[in-house]
Amino acid sequence: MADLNKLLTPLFLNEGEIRKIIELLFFSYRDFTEGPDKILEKINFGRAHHRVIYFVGKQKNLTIKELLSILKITKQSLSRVLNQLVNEKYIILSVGEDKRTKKLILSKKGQELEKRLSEIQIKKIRNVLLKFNEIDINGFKKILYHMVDDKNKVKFDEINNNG
Amino acid sequence: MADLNKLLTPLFLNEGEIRKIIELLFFSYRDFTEGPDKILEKINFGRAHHRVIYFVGKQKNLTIKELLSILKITKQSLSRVLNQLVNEKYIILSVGEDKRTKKLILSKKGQELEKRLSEIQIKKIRNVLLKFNEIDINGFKKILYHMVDDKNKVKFDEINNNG
DNA sequence: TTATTTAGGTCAGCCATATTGACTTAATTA
DNA sequence: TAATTAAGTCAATATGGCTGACCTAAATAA
Repeated sequence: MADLNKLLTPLFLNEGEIRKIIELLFFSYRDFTEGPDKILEKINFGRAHHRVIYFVGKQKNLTIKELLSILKITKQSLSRVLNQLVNEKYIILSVGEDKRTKKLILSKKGQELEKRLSEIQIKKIRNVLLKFNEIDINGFKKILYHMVDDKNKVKFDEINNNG
Repeated sequence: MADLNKLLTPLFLNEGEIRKIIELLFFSYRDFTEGPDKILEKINFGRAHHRVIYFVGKQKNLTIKELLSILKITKQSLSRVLNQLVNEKYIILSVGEDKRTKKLILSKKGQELEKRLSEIQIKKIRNVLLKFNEIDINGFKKILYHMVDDKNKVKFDEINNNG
């Protein structure tokens, strides 16, 4: 059984090769978040704050509900992080047209922090991609997209106006 | 300045495209860890336990020191997780040739859990890769590898005998 | 041979990020 | 008017990290 499976599996799909990908995902994700994490630590913030700042910066006038649906955490979890960001004036709240909702936008201070954090990751990715041709990059992007669950592909398309 | 930069940046390297990759990394990594996390929760373990089980399973007779150098956490952090795994007989400790060191191996129980957890991730990746050709897959693997910091590339090569 | 370094262990306390459950208020919609 | 929705809050709990201090035993260097 095991041997038959090995015979039928193309080399690039065998367990050993896939385990390498598992490890690369672990190592690369850890290295990917390291830069912003260090900056955040200095101002007593964490990765959760970066996520909030990132998506609020991306989508102006995001509501709490929409933000929760992207982050997929409970509102109690979001609450602490968001309150800190609002109290320290990185994020400004205003009432939406539907007066039950609130709109979130980055202040100037928030935009500056967002830029500082994301720039590290953008540069890191750009430096990597510069070493490769468009064929490789397309393979990377396509496969990464398909690694996302269907429900979250929809969410990704939504926030990138690919819907 | 900004305009000049945009003119000089190929379309696939512009900020918007790179931000999509940032988001895909976030979404895909979250979905990637979700399956094992659910199983681990039932037995009161977490992702940290999976990591330990994974690397102990990968590298027979791993020492504590080597494990720490892969995980890059403090020994105090590892301690709780590892003690639980040893107490509940997923991992067996033995004294190394250098009697200061300890060798870690998975018990049968540990191997079974490791398989159950990793199989989810392996299947997920295999199902994705099956939709793509070798050119795309190579692009994906190469770029993922380059996303890892140099020091950790060495670590990756070490544990995969590419050194 | 003694001194130092290394591998591993442990105690205590702290912080960040997440969870569940219960409950409230105000606004909108059926 | 009743039900639903968006947002907020209080409390308790779990996980996974961290720092600092300190210990033992074994190996290695001076």
